[in-house]
Amino acid sequence: MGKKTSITSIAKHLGISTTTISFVLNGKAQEKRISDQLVKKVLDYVEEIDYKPNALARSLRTGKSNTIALIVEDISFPFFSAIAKEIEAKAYKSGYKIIYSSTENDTAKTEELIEIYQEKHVDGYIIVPPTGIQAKIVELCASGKPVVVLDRYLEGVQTDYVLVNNDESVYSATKYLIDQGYKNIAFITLNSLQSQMLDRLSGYEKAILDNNLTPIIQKLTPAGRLEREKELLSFLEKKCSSIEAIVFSTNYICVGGLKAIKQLGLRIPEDIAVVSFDDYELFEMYSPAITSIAQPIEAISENAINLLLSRLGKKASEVSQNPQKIILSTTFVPRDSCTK
Amino acid sequence: MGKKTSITSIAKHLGISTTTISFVLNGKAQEKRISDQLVKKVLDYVEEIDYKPNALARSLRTGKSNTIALIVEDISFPFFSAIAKEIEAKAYKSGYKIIYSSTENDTAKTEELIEIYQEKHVDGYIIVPPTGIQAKIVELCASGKPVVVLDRYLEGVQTDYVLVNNDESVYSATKYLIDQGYKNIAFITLNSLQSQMLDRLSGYEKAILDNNLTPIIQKLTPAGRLEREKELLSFLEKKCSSIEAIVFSTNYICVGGLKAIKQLGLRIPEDIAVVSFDDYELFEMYSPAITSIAQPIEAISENAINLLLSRLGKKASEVSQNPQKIILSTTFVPRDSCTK
DNA sequence: TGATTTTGCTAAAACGTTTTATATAATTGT
DNA sequence: ACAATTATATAAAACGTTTTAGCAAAATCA
Repeated sequence: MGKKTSITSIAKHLGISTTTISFVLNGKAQEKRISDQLVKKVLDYVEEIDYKPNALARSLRTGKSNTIALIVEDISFPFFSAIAKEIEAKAYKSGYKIIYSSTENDTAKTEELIEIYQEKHVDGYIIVPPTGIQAKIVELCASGKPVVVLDRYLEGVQTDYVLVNNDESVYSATKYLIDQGYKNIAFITLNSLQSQMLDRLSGYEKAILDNNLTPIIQKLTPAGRLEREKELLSFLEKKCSSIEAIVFSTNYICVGGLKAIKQLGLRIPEDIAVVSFDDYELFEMYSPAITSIAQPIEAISENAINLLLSRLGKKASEVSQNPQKIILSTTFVPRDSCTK
Repeated sequence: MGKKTSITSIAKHLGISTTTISFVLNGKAQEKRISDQLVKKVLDYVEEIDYKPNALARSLRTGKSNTIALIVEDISFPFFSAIAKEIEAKAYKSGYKIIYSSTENDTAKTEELIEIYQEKHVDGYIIVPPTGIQAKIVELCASGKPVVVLDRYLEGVQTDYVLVNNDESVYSATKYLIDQGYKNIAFITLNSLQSQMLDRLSGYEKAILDNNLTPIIQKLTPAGRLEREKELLSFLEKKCSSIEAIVFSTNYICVGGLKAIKQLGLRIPEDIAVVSFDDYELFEMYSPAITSIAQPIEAISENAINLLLSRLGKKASEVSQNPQKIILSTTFVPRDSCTK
């Protein structure tokens, strides 16, 4: 009751050295030739007093914290929370804990977060980066800790990536609409420089131009849901008569679009067809069900954590060697929202 | 480049003691009467080499890790990820980081998680407990770290709670259906001993009995979404002719129910009315929109983290004093799924 | 038997901080 | 001018591990 249990107090009580205890507890008894009886003595006592080593002290000494930082845009977005769950589960099995935060695409906040994680000597990073964070990430990579970037590509940052083929996905979804006979197809996205958004846009543009159609592009203000929904409503109000179909660059914009469409009394797909990037349970259940481009959440998570874990096993010098760029395929999920 | 920067290397370089540097860096220069020029010298150099203190060493010495453990049922559930976001944001402002995990209602896994967090010397806990974890939580509380329990009540565990008035909420929602003229009202829940589920059930039962109606209760297998949906379908198939309305004990069961209702070709609310506990974006957008009992996510999160932060400021002896039981009210959100 | 190797264990340094107790110099009071 | 106080800075212990280097006893070898 008096003194806290520690390897030192155990050593004192058993009349042996801390070294021995440490060896036993770390499974090095064999290797270090600790006699079986002493091993038993230690293990029995440790069991008896229910001793738990102090992970902080261990981390300080070893330089490993067994913690991975997960930095996403917003943990409350289904896409990210689903990834968070998968990653946590896999990390847990390898003895790693996850410490997370939401950037809300705020670069300054993200930089600060990274600094805090560095101070905590986190072993590795899985990051969904906001724009403008390149320099900080380069610096982070240089620190020797493995970094896996998710969802977005950062020009000039040499590290592991797990991405999806955004442009191709949107190209073929747009092509699908064209093949269905739609001609006036709009693309609604965020006014953002994030690579995944640009790629989706460019996929749309290519498909439109390849088929001699006219692009109709609307870029919404990124911050503020209410503001976005207002913009959406006024855009649709003005353009709905001339637009036959819409491709939304992400699911939450699509949700706003659906609200606007309902409010304006438009019918899907008769008045307007709809496709969304990033699937969502809502889309499956909606009437009519909304066609979408589903991201392989499990594969993304699995690749990210596997990549990180494999780097974690390596020497610091090999951590940044041969960076991988894994590009996964999406799944087009045709539903009722765009059948002529 | 050679040696890592540490307070010691700085001390050596500046020809002063580590004590001084520590005082300066911790804002104790005034209190400890470090001369202004020396303070400047330290700060300038620290800035120059961009020194970051080692949080592990600090935590080891101080016993504070500035980390809070968030243990929820499943971080990918919208309810929990929304809470996670709020909690993280507030904790961040107070200098705390969040380390999370999903229990999946697995008691053994949860016990193990708690042990790992104890080893990491986490400063406090916010827990959504699975059943059977009482003893472990009592033990955890006894360790002197503050513990806030969320969403569920644990008999015999003296600690802070943040809950909602489950029984009253379901009572009045059921009463609402009765007032609308519905008589054969079913309650579909999980076969679970979790307090929030039991309370919701008892709210339903009270309302039914108070109005001289006959309870119709269906308990589904907790684990396995597919299995649950199959059970739901077969239940509805058998009973749909005799049931006029259903109250679902939680949103994901309701989603399963909606699928089954659709599959059976039943109309809402004409053939069957629906109310769900726990609101969901899908419910607002569904056709018809689904009436629900919305939990005050922000208030839950805020109360939980505030409670924890206030305890964190206190001495270990006061941590468990005067435990709070905060019971928040839900909001009934009437929509089109139950208007006769 | 004496030299060598193997076995079994440990002393002590190191990880990078914070904090207590204390030393010295400068200032003030009388 | 001497004591008492205040200002400034530091030495050293402590937090609880891991790990390197090494010691003594026992076993093996020649």
